Amino acid sequence: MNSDERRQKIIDAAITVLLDKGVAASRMNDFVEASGLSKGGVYHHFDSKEDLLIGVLEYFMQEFIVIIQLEEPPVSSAYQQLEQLLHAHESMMLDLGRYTQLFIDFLSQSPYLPRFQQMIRNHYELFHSQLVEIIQRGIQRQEFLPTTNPEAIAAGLMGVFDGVGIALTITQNKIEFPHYAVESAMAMLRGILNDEFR
Amino acid sequence: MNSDERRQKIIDAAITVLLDKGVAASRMNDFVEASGLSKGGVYHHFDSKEDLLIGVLEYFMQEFIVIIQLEEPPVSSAYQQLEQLLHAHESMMLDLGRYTQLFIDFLSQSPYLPRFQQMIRNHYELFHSQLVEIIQRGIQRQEFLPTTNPEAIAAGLMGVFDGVGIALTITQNKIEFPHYAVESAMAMLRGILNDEFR
Amino acid sequence: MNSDERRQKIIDAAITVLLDKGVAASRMNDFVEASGLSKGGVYHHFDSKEDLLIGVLEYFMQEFIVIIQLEEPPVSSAYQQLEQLLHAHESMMLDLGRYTQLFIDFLSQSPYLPRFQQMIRNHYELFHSQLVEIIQRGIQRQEFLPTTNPEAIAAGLMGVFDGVGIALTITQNKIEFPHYAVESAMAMLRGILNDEFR
Amino acid sequence: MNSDERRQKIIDAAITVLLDKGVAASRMNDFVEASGLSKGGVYHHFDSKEDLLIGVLEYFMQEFIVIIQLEEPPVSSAYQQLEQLLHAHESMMLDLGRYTQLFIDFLSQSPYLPRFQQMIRNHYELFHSQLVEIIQRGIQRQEFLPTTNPEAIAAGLMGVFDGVGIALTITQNKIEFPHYAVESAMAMLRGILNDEFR
DNA sequence: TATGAATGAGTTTTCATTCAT
DNA sequence: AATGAATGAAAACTCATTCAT
Repeated sequence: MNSDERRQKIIDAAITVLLDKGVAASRMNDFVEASGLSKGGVYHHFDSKEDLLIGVLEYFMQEFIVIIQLEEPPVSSAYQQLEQLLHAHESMMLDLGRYTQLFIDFLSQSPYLPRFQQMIRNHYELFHSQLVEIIQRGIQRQEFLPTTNPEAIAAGLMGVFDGVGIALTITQNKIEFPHYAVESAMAMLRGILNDEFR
Repeated sequence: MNSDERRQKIIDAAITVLLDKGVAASRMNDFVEASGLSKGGVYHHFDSKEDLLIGVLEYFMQEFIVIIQLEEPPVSSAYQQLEQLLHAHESMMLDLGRYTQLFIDFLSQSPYLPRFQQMIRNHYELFHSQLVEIIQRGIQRQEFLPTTNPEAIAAGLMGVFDGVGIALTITQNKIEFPHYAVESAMAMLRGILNDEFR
Repeated sequence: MNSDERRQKIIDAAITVLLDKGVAASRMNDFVEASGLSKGGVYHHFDSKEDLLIGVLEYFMQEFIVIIQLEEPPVSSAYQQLEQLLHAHESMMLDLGRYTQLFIDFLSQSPYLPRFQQMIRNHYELFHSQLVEIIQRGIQRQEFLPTTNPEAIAAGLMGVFDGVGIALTITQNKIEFPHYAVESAMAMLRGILNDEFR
Repeated sequence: MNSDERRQKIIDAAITVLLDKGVAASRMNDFVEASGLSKGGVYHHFDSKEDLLIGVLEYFMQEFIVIIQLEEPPVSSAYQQLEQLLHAHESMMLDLGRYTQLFIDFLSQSPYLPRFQQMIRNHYELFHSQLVEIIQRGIQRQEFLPTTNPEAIAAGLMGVFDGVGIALTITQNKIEFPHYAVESAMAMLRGILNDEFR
């Protein structure tokens, strides 16, 4: 097993620990045990605990980005493009549903870990600006009402998914919630549709 | 100062610490110093750090509940009632905006602290069921489309606020976001309005 | 309730705590709670925790002494006198069996609490010298073998009771043990009897 | 130094502390200092103070068992076998005399520490049943009176040693006491001897 | 590369005692 | 006499990190 593979093994092991105990309660020892390596072994691959967590976060973001970017190039209709994006997001939630808690955890830690902060902010702003762009195109194409505030709707769409992700960690009604996110996001989109498109 | 007053003083002091450092980075010592009491003094009122955090959370929820319940009795229009609720929620976000990170922190800890979990779950479910009820009334009054899924829209409305709250901790565009939450929530409501009410 | 009565109430309450938790694990708070008074109330009657424990110990010793001294004046036969003493001791064990653990506890603490040490030593030596005297009388009266070492047998008789008391706290066969103590102590006495008295 | 050796070194160091200060007054810090390691170093080998104390107790019992089991296989005479056992016990008391207080301490803690309780109980019952067996053999061989209660005498013999051990911690007459234990235990045995064997 | 014993500053918690009321 | 909030030194334990092997 080469160094990169070993690194990934450690990250995988760390994720199982993080899912089980949460970021705040996970100890370096837990990662070490789960990895099957020794303490020194893990430290050989990651200089510190924060480094390992960054590794996990990077792996997540990259997985997430892959999913989002699997989308085909802009279709003509902004509405349809958004609809596709939302469904892609739903699939991801269903696949990675267990990971929502982890996202929240990282988020919660981020104000005190500048490197987290920056990564998450970049990621958020990238996604937000993509959505803004699509919505603006929809307004130009007169699919959406001219009074639409693209920034607000973009924030709202992202919020629905993040917020429902949170709800997912609170209630036990796990199965329905990803679909609720799409359903209410779709309602939001209908709410900005020009009458002729309804 | 009687015991209840002292308890509240300690909670108040703890909140200033938590807002400054976050849950994960706050030490019992910090709470002690902020309270102006001695270590034993704080422990006299709270059996453990977790106990104090529960106290803070309880205080939050109760403050929050008060705000929600200040709402006047159901007006005839479900749409208008929801609109009022959303605006109340926005005000709260503006007032308590500094507390959002703290909410997220608590949320993040909740899966591993059963007492948190239960409190937050109760709170979530109470709010969710109130929203469902109003939406159902709207459907009966034919304000809302008969195809509307009240559970989904309720989850979506809550999600928008929670999700935008999260965004608030990520980006620096703090001022606009609470309004974005209302704006996109209103779009969602318009998306379920019967045509004759638009 | 006058001061002495209150003092005794506190001691009684302390005993129930000590029996439940043991000396080492009993806290001043436990005594306070059990007493029904406040912290200051207890401290008004006892200057310190050690003082209260001394109070308990004094009460015990005095109870114990009373039992021992209930014995009638020396009968002619040393053997019979010892037999009576042993039976009295057995009754006490049956009555105060639950207290054996407490004795051991105090004993265990005694090397580090000079005042305990002295009280227990005095008590032990008093009892030991009484036994030595009786045994010596038995030797003079030729009831006991002239080779008998009174010091050793006195230590042995006391040891049987203390040792069986210990066993009582270890095993669960609680009922038989006090009788075992008498039975084996009687065997010891028979072992020093002159043949003509057997 | 491997892990087992280090563990034993820590136990040895702890014993010197315990002998000096007693169980109740010994602090983890004392064990740490005596061990020459750091706090974390000791905790690496023992999960808690209780764990370390259990380690000490285990070591004791095992040392003790070794001594008992050094005995040669049953000689024909039950009386002589018991006599040998008592003398072995006496030697142990002389060798380990300093440890008696420690035994009492452990005993004193045992009702509140289930793991202690169980170890001590097992040990007691093992020793007791061995004695019962030998005494029963003596009855069958008509060395001992047929009216002898083996359970009682076994409890008595053990009691003498435990009880005299206690006395040892109370008085200062340290040198004589182990011999007193044998002497009075021998008297007890003579007390159950059949006349023809006296 | 890998091991795992060891470090030690930092953290939570305890608890006998005091003292203003 | 009695209250109980408050003290603060001391206790147990944690855990990211280092380093000799």
